[in-house]
Amino acid sequence: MSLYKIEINDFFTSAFSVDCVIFGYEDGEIKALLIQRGMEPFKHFWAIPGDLVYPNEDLPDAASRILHELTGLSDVEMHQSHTFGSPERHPQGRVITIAYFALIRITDFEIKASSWAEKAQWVSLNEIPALAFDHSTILSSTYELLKQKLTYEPICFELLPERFTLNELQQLYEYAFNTIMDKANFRKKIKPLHLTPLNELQKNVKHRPAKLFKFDQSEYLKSVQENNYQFKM
Amino acid sequence: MSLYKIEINDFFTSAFSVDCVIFGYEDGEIKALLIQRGMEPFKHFWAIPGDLVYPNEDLPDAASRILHELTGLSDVEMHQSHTFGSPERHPQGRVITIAYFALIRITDFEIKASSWAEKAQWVSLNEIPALAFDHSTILSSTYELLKQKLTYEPICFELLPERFTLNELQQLYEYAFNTIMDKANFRKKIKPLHLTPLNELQKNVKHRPAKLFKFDQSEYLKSVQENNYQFKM
DNA sequence: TGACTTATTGTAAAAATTACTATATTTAGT
DNA sequence: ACTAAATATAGTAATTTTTACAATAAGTCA
Repeated sequence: MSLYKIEINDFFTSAFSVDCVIFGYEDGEIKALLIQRGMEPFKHFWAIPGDLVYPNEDLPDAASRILHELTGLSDVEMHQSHTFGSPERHPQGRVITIAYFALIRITDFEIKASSWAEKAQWVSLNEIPALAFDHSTILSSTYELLKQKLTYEPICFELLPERFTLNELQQLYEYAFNTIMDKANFRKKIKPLHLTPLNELQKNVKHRPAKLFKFDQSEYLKSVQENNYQFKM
Repeated sequence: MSLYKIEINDFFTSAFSVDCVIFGYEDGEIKALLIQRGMEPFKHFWAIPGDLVYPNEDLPDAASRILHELTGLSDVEMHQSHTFGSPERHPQGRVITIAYFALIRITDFEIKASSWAEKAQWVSLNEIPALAFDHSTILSSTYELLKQKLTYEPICFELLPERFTLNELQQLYEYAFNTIMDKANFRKKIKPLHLTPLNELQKNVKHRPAKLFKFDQSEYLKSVQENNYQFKM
């Protein structure tokens, strides 16, 4: 990989990276997995995990690689966000970065150490510190994109546990759209998703437990096909 | 700019380009401005206009430059589309391309010759030939994005002549969404846009001429602010 | 068991959308 | 100048969707 070395040494001229915004949902809040950089530039700054793209690596593969290094997760769908390419965005040269985002279940894995990260940590979107490079912009515009997608694609289930209550689902939307919704009307709205009710109830709550549901992706895709259905929140 | 030369000569390793999908509207059809390539690779193939990005050039500026070279137009808003970076997409090396699109009024300018284009021509989206590189994919996914944007942003006016009839506006939507709409109901739907009626009628039609309207962008933005209004087609 | 809390279901009012009708205005032909 | 044809424009009623609110059911905890 000597050609690759040329790109990152002192006289590199241009390179491209991917930055991977990893969203999770915990304690009623959407969070992003941030890392603390272990090297210059912006050493010790918090940042979105990212890396240069290998010479023969496809872009979504690079994003998946970063996710895998931090979380051990594979086979997670990567959504392309925007591309950022201002000539001044990287102090050491011209680096264009393609942002991706992934939605994952926080409880499904352990955060791993990584070569380029001193630390990695979930941070609530309300508490994001100053970030390295233009990562604040990348994060906020990617979150806007996520919110947009939530309105016309049922991707919220990638954030929730596999089995969830209808209230948990509603609370996720309420958080993202910063609104409160009527419980009864919300349930009417998600009727067409045909959520599968399970023979199982919520545990450890000090009131009547709610029924658990799961989302059947293949069932959903079938109804999209057959009924020419378009999800809309 | 010797560093730039290195990138495009025989042993270049990676580079980035922008491809600029230029949409226009004519004879009731949306068209794309395509060029016929004047050099290898894919010499003589039809393609989306594009070019490598200069070392100190921002991405939207590169897209604007391409638009300007072909049309002479400046100050046209550039919308970022997706980024395409498969390692195999360019036969001579690794070239990642960021797609942009612009909406313009076909009648507003003359197509100019250009250094990298033998020919340039408007092509109806129904009649797109095989294109160079992965440009067929770029064009179709960018058109999907345009259609998406048409549903929640009033950008159709960038395609129509400055003064237009309500029927022309409706026909543009009908074409893009491949539906037919009720004339009376369509007019109710666009009421919140506060289109400005002009003291001027359609010319050269052999029936009662329709009134011409124009779209007042600043008026629209004001009502977005004040009434927390969200356009929705 | 009974008080309490939340889940779940139902119903009526309000708003938005849709389908359809009626009228007005201009062109073109006699 | 008058009439027929074509289309612009406006209005109205039926339908559907959304919203607000109320009622009932089913668990927990003391």
